[in-house]
Amino acid sequence: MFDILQKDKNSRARAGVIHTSHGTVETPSYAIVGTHAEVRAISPRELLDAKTQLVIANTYHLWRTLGEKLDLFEGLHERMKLPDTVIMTDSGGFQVFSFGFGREHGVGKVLGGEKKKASDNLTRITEEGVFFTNEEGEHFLGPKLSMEIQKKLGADIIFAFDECTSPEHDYAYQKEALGRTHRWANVCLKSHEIPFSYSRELENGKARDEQMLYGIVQGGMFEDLRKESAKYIGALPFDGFGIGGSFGEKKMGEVLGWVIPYLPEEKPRHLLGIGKIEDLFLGVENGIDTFDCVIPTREARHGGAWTAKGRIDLKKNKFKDDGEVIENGCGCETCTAGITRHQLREMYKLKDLRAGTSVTIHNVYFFNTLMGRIREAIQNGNFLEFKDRFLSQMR
RNA sequence: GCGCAGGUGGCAGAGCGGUCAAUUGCACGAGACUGUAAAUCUCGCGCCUUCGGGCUACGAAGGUUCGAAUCCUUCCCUGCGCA
Repeated sequence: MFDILQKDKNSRARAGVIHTSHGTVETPSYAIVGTHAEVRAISPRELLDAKTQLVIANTYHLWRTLGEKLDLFEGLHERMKLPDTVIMTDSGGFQVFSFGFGREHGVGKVLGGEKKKASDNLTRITEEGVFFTNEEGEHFLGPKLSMEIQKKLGADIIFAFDECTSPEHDYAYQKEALGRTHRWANVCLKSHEIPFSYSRELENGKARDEQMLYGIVQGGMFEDLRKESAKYIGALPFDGFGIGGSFGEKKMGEVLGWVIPYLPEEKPRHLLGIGKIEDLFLGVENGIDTFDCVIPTREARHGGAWTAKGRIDLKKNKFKDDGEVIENGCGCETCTAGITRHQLREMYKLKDLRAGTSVTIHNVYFFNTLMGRIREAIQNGNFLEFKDRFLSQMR
């Protein structure tokens, strides 16, 4: 269930609350990524101390890892030791891209970065779903199975299985893939209505926990396809909506502008896989309620720490004698403990995993706190001023 | 003192007549990272360059050869063994 508390007068931004069986999320909010049912490098305690309200795990990876054990899975809240935290699962639709055309085209979902070397496409996409190839052979994941797995995983918010496309796909392909994603959306909805058959819960005689199902809008960077998709998906009885697929670095705002007006105002909207600071402001301004992105956690392990002035790379020589904490005045455990930049640099150099832990704690806190300030600004009616002020202080 | 094994770019360690400014790893430096095959990956790493190339280099000095890090001689140094 989603309540909107405040709408911004000068933009599409809104502040709200998502209620689930395992707690609430204040929106706008940032989902911290815990692909394999754990947020890398930090403990559940540290995750919560860093003000996390929302976490996202991954259907494809858990399915591959758990295998047979999926039927005995205790549920994500128990597994992740987060009984009162809202958890999402991505459907596996992103892996269609990351194992498929993402490799073949050597690109990420946001066009504009560095291109990698092209490699083998490990997917084969059919009308019913997708064949993924790995060392063990070929395995099939489609909308129906994704829904079944997500029910067993037991997240509060689950996503329809979609085909995430590459930013390099042309119009014809995007259109073709969009048709599939739309047909799969219906399969997902239908599957979601079927009574939950998770044996453990039936034995206990408990009603299954509510799962909100989000549909996903695709369409690449093409205006008519994006609008068509938003119209189509937006009209289906989903509990919320994800906006997925490929973006141009400079086109994200434009794409959101095409899509959002067709999505029901009263339902929550999630921007899939997006999470740089500028993108968060852009998303919120255009009416996005939740985000998820690996940036805070992945970059922390690679040396990147976020501050109000932007990202700093703690591995760099210039921090060799820097006795400051990552960010002065920051309330995260790492900064309040007084761990300095040069100490962190030293830890990275020594491959001491505590560097990644310390900086993950900081980054997660940073992004969660930023979302808190955005919510506050919306509530106070000065979101756009806050946005301008915040972005102008970044280098 | 004798015998043996060695001395290669910041380090370790390949190469053993031309395709060697020299494999590789580490260290170092720069850059990536947006629904996590990522605690990962890419690039650079003698000096100079108009990016074609030029110069100085494999302990030192001589020599053989069209050509030497690679072969020979002497010297210096290191490790191990024997005295």
